[in-house]
Amino acid sequence: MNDMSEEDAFEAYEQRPLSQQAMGVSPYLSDLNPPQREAVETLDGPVLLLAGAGTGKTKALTTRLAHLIHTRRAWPSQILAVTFTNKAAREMKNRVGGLIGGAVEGMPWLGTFHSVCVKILRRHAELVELKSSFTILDTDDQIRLIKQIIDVEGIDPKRWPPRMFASMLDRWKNRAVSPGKVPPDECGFANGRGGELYRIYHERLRTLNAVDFGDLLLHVVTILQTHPDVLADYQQRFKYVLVDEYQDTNVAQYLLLRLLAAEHRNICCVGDDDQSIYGWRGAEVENILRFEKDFPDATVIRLERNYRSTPAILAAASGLIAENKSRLGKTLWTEEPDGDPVQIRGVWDADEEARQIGDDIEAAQAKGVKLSDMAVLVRASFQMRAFEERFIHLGLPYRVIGGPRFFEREEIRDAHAYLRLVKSQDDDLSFERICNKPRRGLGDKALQTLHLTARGQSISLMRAARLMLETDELRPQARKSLRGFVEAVDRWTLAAADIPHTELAEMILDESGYTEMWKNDKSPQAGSKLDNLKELVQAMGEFENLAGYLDHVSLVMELDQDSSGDRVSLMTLHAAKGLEFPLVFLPGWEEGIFPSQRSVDEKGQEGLEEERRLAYVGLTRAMESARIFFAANRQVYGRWQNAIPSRFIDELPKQHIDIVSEPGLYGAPASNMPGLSRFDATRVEEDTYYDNPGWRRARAAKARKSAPPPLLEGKAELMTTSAPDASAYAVGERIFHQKFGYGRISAIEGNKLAVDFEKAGAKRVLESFVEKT
DNA sequence: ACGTATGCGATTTTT
DNA sequence: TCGCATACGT
Repeated sequence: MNDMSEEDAFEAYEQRPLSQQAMGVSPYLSDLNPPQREAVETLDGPVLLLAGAGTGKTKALTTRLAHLIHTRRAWPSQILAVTFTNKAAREMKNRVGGLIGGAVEGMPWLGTFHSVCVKILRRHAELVELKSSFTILDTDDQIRLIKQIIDVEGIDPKRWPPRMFASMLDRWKNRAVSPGKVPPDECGFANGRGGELYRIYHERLRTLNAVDFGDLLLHVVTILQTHPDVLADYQQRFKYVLVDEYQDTNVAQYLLLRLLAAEHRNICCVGDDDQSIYGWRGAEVENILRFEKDFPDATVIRLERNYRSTPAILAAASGLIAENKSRLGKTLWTEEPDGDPVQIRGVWDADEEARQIGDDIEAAQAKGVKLSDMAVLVRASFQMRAFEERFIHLGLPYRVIGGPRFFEREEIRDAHAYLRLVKSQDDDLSFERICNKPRRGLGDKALQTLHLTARGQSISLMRAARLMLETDELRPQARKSLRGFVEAVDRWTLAAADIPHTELAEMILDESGYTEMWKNDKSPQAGSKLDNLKELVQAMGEFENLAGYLDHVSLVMELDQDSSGDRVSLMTLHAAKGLEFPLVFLPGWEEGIFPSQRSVDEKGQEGLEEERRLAYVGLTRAMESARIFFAANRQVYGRWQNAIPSRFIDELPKQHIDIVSEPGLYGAPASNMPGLSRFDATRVEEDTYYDNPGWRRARAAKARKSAPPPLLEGKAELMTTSAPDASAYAVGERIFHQKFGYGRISAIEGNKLAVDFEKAGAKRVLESFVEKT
């Protein structure tokens, strides 16, 4: 880490450019509005800052930090500033740095909840029976560990899935429930063995000298609760505490904050109850209410002036969120001119939705709007496919935000397992993961024997392996390859002391045969896996040493996304929180999709309100224009279903929305039909469909691709599948596909091509998705 | 040890 | 419906 001592930090600060020093006492205060300024200047005592969407929250927050340092209320190292994501922490670091000129490097306690806790836990690990070198397990490791335990305990994994237990663990840890303290009525797992399994799991982690994500918080809370001296030390250290996205905190995080801030009581929590969308992850909006109870003298400041969106968008969003019962209440306002109403558009189905949005994007682009100024925000990732297909078809550059992450890929995790095993040979989970990958003839049987010995003597698998080399319990074949493996690990361990860690990684990947394994693999993904391994070595190069790198990847699961190029963004509503775009598309506003059926089923009114907040988040991402779509038909689990427009559409204030549909699509123009947004495909007479040019067009366009939605049966002549026109391509021809790259056509069937792609292997793709090279 | 059969489930996701 | 994960057979 780039810790700087306090002295260094201040030196850097004093040596900041003269231009900044010359600007007067607090130049940064001048461009704040009154409540923002209050948020910055109310430094003493508890502060609850309710910051609506787009109200300059980050600005207030970073300025507050800068002000604390600038006025010398606190040394940078006396400020605790926590965020939820690495991205937010990074942004805060940069912005504070911009304000005070680099001294922020000396803010050692600005980071995510988890990174701050790792830091504390490494210092006091022994207080919870860990060594300070503990490793951090990610979800995947955690599941594998639980599987093992369930197996050993003789529990049927079909009736009691490991994932289910993992989520129970999660819920307990979010609430700071430690192993001995599980309420009896929550022990239902495996016929009442839930609490017992928690204890076993916890014990297993301790012997592995490992923690899971939840433990990072829970252990620190435990330490602070049971060691008054340690607690006092941190309480005195942190003169000021600042929390971002406070509405997302869970109970454990709340307890942690309350403990740490108890001495100076200078705690500032920033949040927005209307943007609380992570309840399913343990976040408790109630923490906002509890704050006012725990700190009755808290100053409550509201940021309500919005600098992002037009009045029309704000009005629509405000009208919607006003339907929620449980909220503190805020009224966003703006001085911007009115702007276009929020557009609502009904379409035939998801393909038509994608087609229209694609067309809209192209039209906007033609008018000079940058692609990077547009975003499509979906409720769930399965909705993305239609858009990706459409964008590829149109040749529209797009970027998916979120999605599968680099460090979670199989090959990367395998490489990490090798590295971790070399760093700490007793890392059983890593041993197990890669001891037979690539295949070395160490099958289930050999591993079972190792496990038996290891468990019997309470030693690690690696140590057990060494013992087995001296006995004849293993078959000669297995023993030979085990010897080879153990010797290789020893060799790498030795080498680790002499050579740079990147070279070590290359050496391991090479000598273990891991790279070779993927080179010999002819599956489509093998190529990209090899690429990823190269990228991994490159990423390692950015770190001082192996330990630093491994620690980083365990907490920062993402690689900085390539933000180059002008592209449309495609992401879930959750991923969109905190972002803004001039033009925002909101597809799939249908009952069951949004609000999601499952949320409503599982959490009732509360779930519905969270969905509504999600809709609010979506709308408030838009700066100039928001367009909501809903489809009359949607394929759910392969079946066509009629869809009803989302209740959220009804809840939008009529004077700020504009219902647009293809001419004649729904008969009369929207303005003549009060309550039109409630129209529902099932109520429209069939005749309307057949006689309606709009529908016919939509239908003809989609006829090529898939089975017809309901209500169209009996009109087969319009639904001829893949017209047998001669293909524009020939077998053997080289083509290009946006998603799969270059390839050669091996067969043609109607409008589908079988292609051998150079990178992605054999695939069947639609002719319309490829282009000649 | 590797391939096929079969069944199940299917939101949101950070660390 | 489709993709996956586990289970069984060669």
